[in-house]
Amino acid sequence: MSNITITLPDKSIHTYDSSVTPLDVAESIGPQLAKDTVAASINGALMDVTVPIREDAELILHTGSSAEGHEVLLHSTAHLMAQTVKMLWPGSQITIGPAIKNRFYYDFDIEGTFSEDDLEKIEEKMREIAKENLPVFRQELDRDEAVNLFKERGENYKVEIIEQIDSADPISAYGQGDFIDLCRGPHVPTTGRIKHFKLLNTSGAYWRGDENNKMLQRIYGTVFSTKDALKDYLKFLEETKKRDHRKLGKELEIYTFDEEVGPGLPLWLPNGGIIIDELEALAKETETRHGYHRVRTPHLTKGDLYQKSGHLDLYKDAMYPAMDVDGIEYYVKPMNCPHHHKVYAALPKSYRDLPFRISEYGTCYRYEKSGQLFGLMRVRSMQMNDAHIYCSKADFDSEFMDVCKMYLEYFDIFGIEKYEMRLSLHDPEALGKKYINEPELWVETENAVRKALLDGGMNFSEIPGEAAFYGPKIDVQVWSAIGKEFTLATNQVDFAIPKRFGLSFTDVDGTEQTPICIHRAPLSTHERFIGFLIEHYGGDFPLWLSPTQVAILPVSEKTQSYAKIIEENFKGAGIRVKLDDRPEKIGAKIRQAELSKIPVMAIVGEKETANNTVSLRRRFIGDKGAVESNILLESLLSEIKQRSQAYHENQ
RNA sequence: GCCUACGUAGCUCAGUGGUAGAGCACUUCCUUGGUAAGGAAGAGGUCGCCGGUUCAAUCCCGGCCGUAGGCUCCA
Repeated sequence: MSNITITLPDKSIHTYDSSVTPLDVAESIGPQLAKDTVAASINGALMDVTVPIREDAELILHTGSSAEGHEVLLHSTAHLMAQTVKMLWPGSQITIGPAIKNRFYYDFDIEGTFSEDDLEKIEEKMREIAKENLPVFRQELDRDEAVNLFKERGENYKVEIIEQIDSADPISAYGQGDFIDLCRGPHVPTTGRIKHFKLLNTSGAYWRGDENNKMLQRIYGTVFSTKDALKDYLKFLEETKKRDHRKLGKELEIYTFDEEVGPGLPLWLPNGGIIIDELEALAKETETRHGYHRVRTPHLTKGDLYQKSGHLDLYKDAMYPAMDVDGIEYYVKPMNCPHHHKVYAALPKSYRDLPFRISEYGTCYRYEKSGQLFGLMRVRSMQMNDAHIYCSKADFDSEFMDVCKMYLEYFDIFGIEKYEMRLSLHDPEALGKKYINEPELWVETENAVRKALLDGGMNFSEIPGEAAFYGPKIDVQVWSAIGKEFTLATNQVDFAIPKRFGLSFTDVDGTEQTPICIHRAPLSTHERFIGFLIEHYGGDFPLWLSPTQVAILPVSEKTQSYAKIIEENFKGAGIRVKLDDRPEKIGAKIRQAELSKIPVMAIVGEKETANNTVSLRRRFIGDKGAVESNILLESLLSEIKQRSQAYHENQ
C-alpha cells in the first residue's frame, strides 16, 4: 500500500497509508478528537469523516464547534428527528430539513399536527436512537435507482425533488438504521455524535414555500457540541426576549395597540411621542443642513394618480380599499412619491432649481396581511422619514453619495454598527412584469449606483431580483432582538416614474430634460425605527432620546420644596424631569427610577439643600456624589445637544 | 391570507361546570426614611366578543376578533 501525505491546518505534514480516513487521522492525533470530529474538509471540500483519502491532501478536521462542523451536526440532528418522526408516525412523509443559523428544521407531510407533547415524545425517542450509536451510511444512486427507492418508500416529495435535480449532478442518500433520506451530506459518522439537542417549536410551512401548495408541519430544533453551548444558546434565547421591543415598549409605556382601534395601528403614548419628536428634530436639522425643503401632502388621493404611478397595478392588494367620494375612487396613501412628484411639477423647473430635495414625515397606510404584522416592525399605519431628490444625470453621483453619507451620519449618532448594505438589482427575465421594461436604462442606472458606491468607498453586497419596480435600490438590513431581519433604511433610484409624470427641467442649453428621482428613507418609518431602537438600546435610551431624562428624588418630604426648585430650573432649561414626591423611602424611589430606565437621578436631601447641590446617580454607573446643580444642568444640556451615546452595562 | 398555540384586574400570572384569586402598580392613612422594595387599609374584573349545550358556562362546543411562533409577502 502506498503512502500519502496529509497537511493539517497548522502546516504540519503527516504520512499515512493511502485510503486513510479523516476519522483515522483524528484517531492518530487523539481519541477525544476522534470522538468530537463530525466532518472534514479534504482539499477544501466538505466531506464525511469516513471517506478514504487516496492522494496527498490538505485536511481540516471539523468538530461540532466549528462553523462547518456545527452545520453538519445541525443537519444530522434534523435527520435523526426525521427518522424518529417516521418511526412514530409511519404514515408521514419527509420533505426537506436543512440547517439554518444555530437551528435546524424538518418539514413533514403528516395527518394532523404536532403538539407540545409530541415534541417531548420525539425528543425522548431521538435520545434513544442517538444512544444506540447507529452508523450513518452514504449511498450513491443513479437517477432511476433513486426514484425507485423513494417511490417504494412512499416518499413522493423526495421523488419530486429527485426529478428536479440536474441530470449532471450525482444523487446521494444517507441512512441510519432503516431510515434513508435523499441528501447531499456530509453527516456525522454515527448517531452517537448527537448529544446536546432540544426541539424548540412547531409551525406550518408551505411545500416549497409556495402558498398555493400544501401546508406541511415544521419542527424547529437546535443542537450543540457541548452541554454548555446548548445551555448558553437557550439562555441567549431567553435574554433576547427581554430586549424584545414589544415587551419593552409596553413596560416603558412607549406605544400600545388597542383591539377597538385595529391591528397594526399603533397608538403612541406620551413617552413614544417624545421619542418621535426627537427623531424628527434630528431629521429636520440634518435635512436642512443637506439642503432639503419640507413639504406636506394629503392622506387621501384619487385612484388615477396611483394608476399613473403604477402602484395600483402592482400593489392594490396591499392598499386599503378605495372609498367612493362623489363617484370617484379615493385611496389612503400607501407611499408619498406620487404626491412629491406633483410637488415637483407644481412649478416649472430649470437646471438652476436642481437638485430639488423635498422631505416629509408623511403618514402612510398599507394593508399588510394579518399574519405579517409584528409589533412596531410591521404595521399598517406608518410615518415615513421620506424624501425625494430630483436631479440631473450629471448630479446623480454626488446626490446619491450625499444620501449614503446621511445614513452613516445617522448610524454614527445611534451607534448602529451591525448592518448590511445591499444593492438590489433587477432580474432581466422579469422585465415588463415585476420591473419596468427599460432594459438599457436598468443597466445604465445600476452601473451608476454601483460606481457611486464604489467611489464613496461603501461596503455592500449585490442581490439580483430584489430591486424596486422602478429602479435599483440600496437597502440597509438590520436584525431585531429575536433575530428577525428588517430593512431599516432604503434608498431607491427611479429613472422611470418622472417620465410617466411628465416631470422635466430646462437644461443649460435650453432643452427639456427628465430628472432622475432618488427615493430615500434613512430612518425607515418612525414605527420600525423606534422598534429597532428599543431593542438596539435594550430600552436604555441615550439621554437625548430618553422620555424622562432626570428623576428628581427628594430623600424626605422635608426637602420637597428644594426638589421643586431643581425641577423648575431643569424644566426651564428644557430638560425632561420627573419629580418623585411619593411618601416613599429613597431606596424605593431609586428602584422605581432604575426600573423605568431613567438615565439620571438627582437625589436631594438636607445636605444638598444646604449646599445647593444634588447627589448624582447615573444608571449603570451608580452614585457619583454631590454636584452643584447648575454644573450638572450644564453638563446634561451639553450631553443632550451632542446626542451622546447611552451609557451601558459594560461602561 | 395559511398552519399551530394562546386570550382571567393597569402589569405578571394562579384557578374552577354553581358568576373569581395572588403579587406588583393605583388611592388613602401611618412612617420622614440617604443610593434597587417601610407598614396598614381600600378600590379595581360582563374571565376578548357572539352564539350553542346545560337547571347553571369564565370553564365544554362552534364562530368571530386579537396576540404569539412560523410560512408566504413587502412600493
